[in-house]
Amino acid sequence: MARPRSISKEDSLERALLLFWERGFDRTSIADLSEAIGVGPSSIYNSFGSKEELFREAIGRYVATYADPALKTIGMDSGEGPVALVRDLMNKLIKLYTTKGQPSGCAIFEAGGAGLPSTSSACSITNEVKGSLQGALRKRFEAYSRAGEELSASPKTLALFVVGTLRGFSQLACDGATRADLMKVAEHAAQSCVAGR
Amino acid sequence: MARPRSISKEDSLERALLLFWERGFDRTSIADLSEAIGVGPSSIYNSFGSKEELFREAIGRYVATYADPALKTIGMDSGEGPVALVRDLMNKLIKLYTTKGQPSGCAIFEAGGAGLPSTSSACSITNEVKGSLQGALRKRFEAYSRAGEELSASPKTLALFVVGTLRGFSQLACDGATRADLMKVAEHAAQSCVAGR
DNA sequence: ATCCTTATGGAGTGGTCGCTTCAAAATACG
DNA sequence: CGTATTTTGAAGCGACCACTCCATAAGGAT
Repeated sequence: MARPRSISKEDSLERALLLFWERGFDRTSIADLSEAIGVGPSSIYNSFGSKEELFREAIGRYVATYADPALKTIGMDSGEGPVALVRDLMNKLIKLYTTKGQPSGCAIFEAGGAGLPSTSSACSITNEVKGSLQGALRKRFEAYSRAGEELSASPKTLALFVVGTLRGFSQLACDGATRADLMKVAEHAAQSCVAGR
Repeated sequence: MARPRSISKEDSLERALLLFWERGFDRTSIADLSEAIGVGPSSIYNSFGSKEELFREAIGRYVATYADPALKTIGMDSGEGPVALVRDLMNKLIKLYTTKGQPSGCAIFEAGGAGLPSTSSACSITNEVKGSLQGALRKRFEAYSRAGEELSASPKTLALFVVGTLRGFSQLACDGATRADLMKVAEHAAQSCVAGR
């Protein structure tokens, strides 16, 4: 019983996400967002309350829509061992980071990288995702270790290694590294996770 | 036969570098720099011409003063093989990235990360350093390969792997990873560079 | 058709941005 | 001392920042 929105919240978030992903939080202005979404600043503030909250919800959409298919591979035991799991995870994310027609790199790693007040909710969501990624990897490596796999380092170290490598991939993708080159590096990194060979 | 500067150019660059390193190019304003250096904006522009040129020279100082000791290890053949070389390089840079009393992470990777117009001279200097790092690593791996070392991947792939890992280290350091944890990851990454084992 | 609720566009808030202008100040040289 | 040369501080430039106010538009409910 009121005037309807001129654009759905989901569509607004998708357009906002693409801008944040491409240019980062700092370098994306309300005017930019207003133009991309197709509504005035007042509508943005009416819908989301603040730039930070809009960012937070856009990142939520990124996780749910873009990243989750890749991240799910950590939770599912493919039964093919740690090398296959790490390779699969890395290749899926590399594809995400290097798909043409959308921004390069990882929206979480790059968009919030600098420019978010560490006290803000917008910063906390990116840290949550980073932390849960590392935690999930560690648990998976621990499970592999219990299952008798001979890992080449402790589960904690390997989890940090994989997260660090993925962050490197994101940055390299932003600098123009090709998908093929990154996948070769991923194969090497995956192989390195088990002992012997 | 003119009025002397109130602060030397080197001291100005050092103070500017610390700000850029800590907060990045975008989030460091002329007013911040003016206060840190202790002179007015007009003096900054009189000395350096633009914010970008000041950044460029500050990064030059970073390379010469902070990063070069570590990067030199790539050029010198220690005679102890690729694992020792990669470990040495990584450990030296991890130390740089995690030294208390100075900003975390790598000034080149983080400060220019976002916010530099890709046409600017300030952007080109960081790309130069990144490119020369990768090129030097590749040449070193090629030399090892020619010398009979059995590498676990092509020199090109290994060079990209090491650069990517280092960029990951920088980001992890910015997020608070400890020096000890990163060094464990570095040991793993170094070991992975040769075949067998 | 009237009322109620919500979204909208446009104008405008104070603040900060990179950068400039300019007269005064500080030195070396005659 | 005077003069040439360069740096300095202070004030200010237009542009953009995140954000707000408000009258109006656009619907459903009655």
